[in-house]
Amino acid sequence: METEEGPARGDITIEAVLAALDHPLRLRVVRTLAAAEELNCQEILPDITKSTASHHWKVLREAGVVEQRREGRYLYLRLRREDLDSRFPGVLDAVVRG
Amino acid sequence: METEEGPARGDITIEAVLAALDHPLRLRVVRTLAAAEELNCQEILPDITKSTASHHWKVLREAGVVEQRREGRYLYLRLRREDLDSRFPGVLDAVVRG
DNA sequence: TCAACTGTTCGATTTGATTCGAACCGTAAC
DNA sequence: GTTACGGTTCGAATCAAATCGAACAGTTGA
Repeated sequence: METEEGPARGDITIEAVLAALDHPLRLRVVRTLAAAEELNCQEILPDITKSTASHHWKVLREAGVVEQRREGRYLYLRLRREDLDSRFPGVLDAVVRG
Repeated sequence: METEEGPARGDITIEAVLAALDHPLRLRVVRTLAAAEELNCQEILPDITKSTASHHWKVLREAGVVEQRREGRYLYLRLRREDLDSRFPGVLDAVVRG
């Protein structure tokens, strides 16, 4: 049931993470998820066009920042907190804290 | 003698730091500086055009990632390691380690 | 089956960053 | 003085990312 399309923990690169986080919308996604564990796509970026939002999910997924779980027609996103913390300790906290 | 044109420690934002680090050349600068304390501009990016290099110094400076010291006509760059570590612990280490 | 809903993909446009050469400024050496 | 050097600034060109609408695929419920 885990629709895991992103890199394995060991394959997450700091370059991809930095690139993923260097965008206001994606930063907002990460901060929203950090406060809420797991959320549906539309709950995260309700004001953003579907295609644009989908583009950002992809960037975050491929960078290894988020993982997704599909439940029917809904998609739930969740931070890969453990993976990120173990691989780049402090980075996620710094980003969320601001 | 400190030609400090960047933000004060408390004014360094994670957004600016992420944007500064999201570039291959600037990442290379940070990693080079991390291994060498203080370096002249041309020692860091000898193969890059002056104007391009200068552009990247500016981005790194304004983000608060590096500080500079002018000695005659030479400019020496140095990581603001203490400032970054105190403000965003773990981030610089993660970036340098890769 | 059919309509409604969630999210993806495609293609085109727009936007912003990067890049470079040329001119420039300040310093150093002669 | 002048010439050489290190770095900045300016403007234009280039290139990559973001954005959007439209068409699409899969799921749900009537």
